Amino acid sequence: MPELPEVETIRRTLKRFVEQKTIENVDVFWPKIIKQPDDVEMFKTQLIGQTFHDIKRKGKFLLFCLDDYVLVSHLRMEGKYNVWPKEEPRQKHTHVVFTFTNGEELRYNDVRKFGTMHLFPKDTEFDYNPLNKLGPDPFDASFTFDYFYEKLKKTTRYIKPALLDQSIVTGLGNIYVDETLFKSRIHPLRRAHTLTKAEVELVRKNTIETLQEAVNLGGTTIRSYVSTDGDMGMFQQELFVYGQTDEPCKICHEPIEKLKVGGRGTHICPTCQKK
DNA sequence: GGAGTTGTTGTACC
DNA sequence: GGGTACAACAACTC
Repeated sequence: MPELPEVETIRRTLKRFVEQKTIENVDVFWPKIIKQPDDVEMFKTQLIGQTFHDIKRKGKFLLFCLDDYVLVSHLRMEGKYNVWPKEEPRQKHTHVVFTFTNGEELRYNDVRKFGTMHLFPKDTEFDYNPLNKLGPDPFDASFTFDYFYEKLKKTTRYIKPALLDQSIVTGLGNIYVDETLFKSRIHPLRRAHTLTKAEVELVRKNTIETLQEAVNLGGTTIRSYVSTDGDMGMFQQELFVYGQTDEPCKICHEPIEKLKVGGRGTHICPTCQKK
């Protein structure tokens, strides 16, 4: 379940494998993954002959930078990339294959097929869905206290769904929202606009800090999720609340509770996070 | 067979 | 009409 730290880990790993590689052919076995352009044949035509120059990231999106196009990729639940020699048998859930002129292939695998790809002419990618409505990346300088406070001040929603809203800040998913709120000792059912300035700054600081620690550890490995080169992320050892239901809180030893907030499973320590 | 998973879309409501 | 809440949806595993 890649959130920002997992996507960043994938970006760093994958970059080395694709840079300066030229696409000779593209195979799409599950066309629904390709959202832009409408026509999958057009998608292939535009990509063939293009060379990878960089991989960037915004929130949970990977941006593959080519000569004339940018491929915007969201992994959703279980999307994975890997690079193999083309002789290597493809996996059962390989849905998109970019064959390089050097005989290797970049493969997109996705058991649930929830992932999406959008191809845009270079420098137009931020003008369209899905990137045009995104808020700042938490590591971006524009994720300031003033910005964040204003955004939270004018929403009456609970703080948890507000943090999951990618138009406020982009990159947080269920794991890191629960961890950030725990770290900030704020209950997920607090209304966003009731947070004090000090609390907003605390949440902002802890958002950045939690994500940075997770990036440093290569992300979180849960269930079968393994990053591009097979390395396991290690952040799961640092989790205080996510997936820790009934386990003693690492701070106060009270059992961690699970509740539902905005339709999402939510983990809290009832003692550390008072309403 | 229902819950869970992400983010988008549609609908209802105030 | 904007903000909010909720359900449905994509597809699959457990």
